[in-house]
Amino acid sequence: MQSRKHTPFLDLFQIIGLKLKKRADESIKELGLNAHQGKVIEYIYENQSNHIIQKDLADRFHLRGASITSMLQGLEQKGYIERKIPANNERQKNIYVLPKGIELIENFQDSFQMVEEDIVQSLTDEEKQVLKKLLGKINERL
Amino acid sequence: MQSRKHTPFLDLFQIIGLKLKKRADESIKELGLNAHQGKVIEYIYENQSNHIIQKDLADRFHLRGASITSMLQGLEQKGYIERKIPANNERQKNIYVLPKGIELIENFQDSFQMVEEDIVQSLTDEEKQVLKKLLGKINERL
DNA sequence: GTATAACTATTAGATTTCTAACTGTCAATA
DNA sequence: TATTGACAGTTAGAAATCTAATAGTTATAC
Repeated sequence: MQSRKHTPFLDLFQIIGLKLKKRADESIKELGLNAHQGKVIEYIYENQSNHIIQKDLADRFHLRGASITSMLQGLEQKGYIERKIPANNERQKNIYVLPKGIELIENFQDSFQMVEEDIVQSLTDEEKQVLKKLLGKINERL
Repeated sequence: MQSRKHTPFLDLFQIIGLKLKKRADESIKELGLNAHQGKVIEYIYENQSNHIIQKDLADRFHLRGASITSMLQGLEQKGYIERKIPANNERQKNIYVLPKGIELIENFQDSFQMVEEDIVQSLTDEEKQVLKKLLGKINERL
């Protein structure tokens, strides 16, 4: 079976992804949410002026609509966000971060920053530039 | 809030990881398992001569022992693997791939190969070398 | 040699995500 | 304008992972 074990990129992305998820989850665990929820609420905050809807989040984070529903119900119950049906389309729900959520974001951004630095700690500035370019290219085409 | 949105590497790895998971899952869905299970059974096959135990898998794939127990119970029930308590240590269980599992591996390796090629389709050979080196370095230190 | 600690795996129950089926709303077309 | 299809979100139930507690085995220390 000569073809075995020829997916080094798939394997590396899988393992690095798992390590990062573990580390990022750990870093904001004390706030009562996981890294994914943190990234979603951060994204909502940055884009709420564009009146994003749940489907936008599903597309951006590669989750199913049902998963977004479930996650946002949780964040809403905890008082971090609110969902409002816009006047012009009753199918949709626009999502906004509440003050309690903004406070939360400020609390975990430093944690994410530390994970970010862990990732590239062993790279030179030039290597960082190259890597960012290559990852960007891969992400675009994938 | 000038510090916002300064985790490009964390974000890129998260998004690329989600895209790859989705694509790899899709590619072997018809075989009745997900990409993660596929990678685990592949790893068992490559390392069974070293008499690996469940804890080795937990370490390699960054999963909890309980998750490995659950996954292997499923693979065992489907007849893909077997678990044997070694004579010298009754706490442990060595894991081996059964013929039905080997057949399975051969079936999904081509699928994984196609995902692998999707990842680097837009890169030159030189860029692939550079990327592999950088990812390897990150993975080592993380 | 016995008591204690460390190790390996399992179970129970919670959380998160998924698929499939569904409701309600809007758009297209005939 | 009435019907049909597309769209956005929700629900119910399944699957995978997690944490915490537990059982049994082996290693360590006194």
